[in-house]
Amino acid sequence: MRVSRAQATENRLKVIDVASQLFREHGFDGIGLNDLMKGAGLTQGGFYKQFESKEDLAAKACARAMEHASERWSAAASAQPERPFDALIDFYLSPAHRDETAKGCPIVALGSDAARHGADVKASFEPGVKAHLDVLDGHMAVVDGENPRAKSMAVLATMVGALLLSRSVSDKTLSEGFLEAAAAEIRRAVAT
Amino acid sequence: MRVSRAQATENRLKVIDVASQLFREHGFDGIGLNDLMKGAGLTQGGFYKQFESKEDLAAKACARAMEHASERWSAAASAQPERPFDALIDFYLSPAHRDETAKGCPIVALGSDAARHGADVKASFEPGVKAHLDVLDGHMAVVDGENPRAKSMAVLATMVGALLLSRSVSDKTLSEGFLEAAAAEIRRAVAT
DNA sequence: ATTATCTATAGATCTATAGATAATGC
DNA sequence: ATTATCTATAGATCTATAGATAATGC
Repeated sequence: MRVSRAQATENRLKVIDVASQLFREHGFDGIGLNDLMKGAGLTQGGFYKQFESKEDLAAKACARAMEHASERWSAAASAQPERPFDALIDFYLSPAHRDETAKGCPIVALGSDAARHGADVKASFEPGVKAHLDVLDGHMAVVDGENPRAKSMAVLATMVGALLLSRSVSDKTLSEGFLEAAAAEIRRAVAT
Repeated sequence: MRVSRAQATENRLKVIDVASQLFREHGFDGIGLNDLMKGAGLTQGGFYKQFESKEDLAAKACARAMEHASERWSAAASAQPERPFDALIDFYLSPAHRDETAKGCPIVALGSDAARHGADVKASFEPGVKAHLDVLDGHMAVVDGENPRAKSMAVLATMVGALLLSRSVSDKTLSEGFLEAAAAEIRRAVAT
């Protein structure tokens, strides 16, 4: 039954990884410890030897989801250094992203859950949000030596809102309309 | 124990109203039937004589929240017909709105929950979203005879995203930064 | 007589804990 | 000997149902 220390560490990471996906898919209150542990190939009994509480796992899973998201966001922008916003738009405001909640943006999937939950979860959210903004800042054209942060915040808000809206309606035309309208507006906003 | 038919109808509406607030505050899975009925001054046992299931109440509560929100949204814009966007910004992108989840925008509070839930909930969401867009359309300056709908979608996305982001971080400066940045960007976007 | 609401409860599921089991690591 | 994971279970809570109670409405 006991496994090597290296395997134990790997298992712990697996639980966090699986939880980061299942929480995004079902919400913090929409999935239980039994299913979370089963998803990692373990049984429920071991949970409290690995984590302090479900809330503790929520915070760690949230942080992990955010790290992944920030990396993906940064990579997308860097992949096309001459058209970073087009690259971000293509990946973030796509029907594929809309349809893949479990692996998609945690801000949209868990934002309102995070707002309701404790300080730990929120604290694990914040660095990821800032990392997203830093990437935008780095690609924003600077006019009049002005700080680009405000513009970055508006761009991120537009993207996040469009994805949330596109997921919350069933009319496909309306759903894709939000993605396309946001894309057009962002292109206009960041044009030099 | 039995009450008049008028009172019974009122009680049923009270349950829906209370649920529309408690769901926004705690999420669909964050509050049980016991607390929902208690919030309306009733006991849990009567629930299934009033509603088919918890999901049924979720759909009805969602629809109710959306009706209220659309009315408030429309009223804000109409109150200042010469500066409708300033009026919408003042009310929607305010710290007061951010701090009042239970009575605030259901798109932000329940959007990701709605995305996860059944067709009934989504169907109750959609008309409200469209009503929000219609109000924006009506106040949008028409350029080149172009359809204003795309611009309305982008404006709504920016507002929704900014409120969601402002609720999901604990840093107050960052939180209000999202509200202000979105306000500035929207003013720029709708300027003729 | 009808019916709106109540009390009581079934059965499932949820978080959390206790202690057994068996493989690692000294 | 230590410890990572397992089985088993406690106790709370959740959705849903059954049947009692008492006031309305015919």
